[in-house]
Amino acid sequence: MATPSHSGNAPSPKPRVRFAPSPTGYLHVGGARTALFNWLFSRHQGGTFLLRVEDTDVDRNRPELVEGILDGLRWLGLDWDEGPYFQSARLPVYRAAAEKLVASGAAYYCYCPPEKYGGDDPAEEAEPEEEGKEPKEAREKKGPAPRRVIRCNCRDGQPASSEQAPAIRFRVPLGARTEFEDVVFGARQVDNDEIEDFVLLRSPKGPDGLALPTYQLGAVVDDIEMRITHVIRGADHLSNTPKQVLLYRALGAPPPVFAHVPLILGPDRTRLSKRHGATSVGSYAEEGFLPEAFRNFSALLGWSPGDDTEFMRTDELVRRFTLAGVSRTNAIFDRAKLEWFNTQYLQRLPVDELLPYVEAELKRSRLWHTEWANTQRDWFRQTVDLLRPRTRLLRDFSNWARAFFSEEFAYDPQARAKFWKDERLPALLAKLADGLEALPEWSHDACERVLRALAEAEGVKAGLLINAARVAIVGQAVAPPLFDTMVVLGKDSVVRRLRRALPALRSP
RNA sequence: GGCGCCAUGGUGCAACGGUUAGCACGGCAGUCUUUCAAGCUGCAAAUCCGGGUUCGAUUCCCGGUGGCGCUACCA
Repeated sequence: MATPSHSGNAPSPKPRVRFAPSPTGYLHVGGARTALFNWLFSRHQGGTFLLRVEDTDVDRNRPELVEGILDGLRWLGLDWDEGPYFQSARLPVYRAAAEKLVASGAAYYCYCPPEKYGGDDPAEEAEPEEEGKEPKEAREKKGPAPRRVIRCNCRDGQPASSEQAPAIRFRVPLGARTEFEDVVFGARQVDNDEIEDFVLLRSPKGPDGLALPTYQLGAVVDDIEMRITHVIRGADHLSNTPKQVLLYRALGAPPPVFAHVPLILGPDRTRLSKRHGATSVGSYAEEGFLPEAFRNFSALLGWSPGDDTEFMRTDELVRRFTLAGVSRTNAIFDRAKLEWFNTQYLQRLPVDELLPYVEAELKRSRLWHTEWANTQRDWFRQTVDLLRPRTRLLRDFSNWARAFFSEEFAYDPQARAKFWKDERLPALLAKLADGLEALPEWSHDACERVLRALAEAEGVKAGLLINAARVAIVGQAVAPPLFDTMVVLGKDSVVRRLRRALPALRSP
């Protein structure tokens, strides 16, 4: 018999990772980026990506938000292989685990009222000497009052005032250290004495006496049961990881690989929140960002492929993503760069990939005509292709480019002010309309010949006519080249629009 | 307050003991032009501070400072 091979030789199983949001808000960009990393990792490794809804906080939980979070993930194209599992449906599992830990001595019942645990800090008790000595802001930044005691008497089997429903706390093994390896942050170790006896199971509330697990218990029990191999999550959980490692041990399960990813901050370097404006991925979808552009952009927040490549379509992201490329530094969310990515995708994507998004945008703004999807598909493609070099967001197709999809549009006041100044214009544009109407064939060059001939005959610069005509035809100063625009709009529409503009042209 | 993490232009990332410290966004200027973008060219802009280690530190160590995180019967 050969000696057992070293475990290093064993083929590593396909990784299983998860994204575990709480339905206490929308899917924000930080959560989305965490989900993206999990997804990229699982796809790169050919593993499994599962979803778990951590909805154990009955007070903050809002079930109606779950669908919005899932929508956000779908919009981003982050498809999951299992779930979503709901922790609220698994409450007995956590209670059983907690009681098992009590039975084994790894946990104990705690009868302390929640607010008393930890005790008060005498230093903080005293009123601040000299009002205003310390700037208010500095005071607020200190956060919650410091805790002095991290052990209570219940730990040693203090007589239970048994009328009170107890919580279950973890009995942190004193006098030892807990170590673990984080793929991103390296080897970590902490003195157990610094870890409080954290709550596993909250004391039952209400007549039904439901005992809810805390995050620590729920996450660990589920990660064990769901055979999670890699926990990829925000670095805000780094400090809590030792507790979970302790839990894994007590539960007799090997800890997974941990990979904590840096946080995403707002422009003011504080954690992203509502204050920073748009922070939900849904708001970016509504604003007209392309999911793939958003994906590309957020993948680069706290990760890099190791070289200077930035524009990476999803397949390339999947191919190049490794945890080794994850950085340890918090990143600031830079909207300007996100917009740049969006313009890149708007311009570089094969047109046909873009059409469904433009269609959705036009439907949203009620400008869509179904013929464009079938009999006039070529026209639609050509128009989108003409427009897209000047678009930054999908919204642009129904905003400034509205006149390409509707006869109802307004003349932009600034465009009028800039290009309709010359008082010869009404007469000139009337002649232009006549000339164009007389054209036997409608083409870019034919239109251009008519306009330039007219300009020469009238002794004006072609630019005068071009710019004025553009405003008359599409209502905007910013638009694609005029003769391409004319071709796409068609002769009837162009002539009609030129003539329709004449009254407005005469009045100031 | 305690414990911890992090630190390259304004922003996102490269350089993982030896480079004129690189790329991109943003900014500025020029160019192109039919408006506006895009594109192209160029410019300004960074190794937080102080000590070590080393022939040599952006890089390794220590201290400081700053930012962030955790310190809940939230997740």
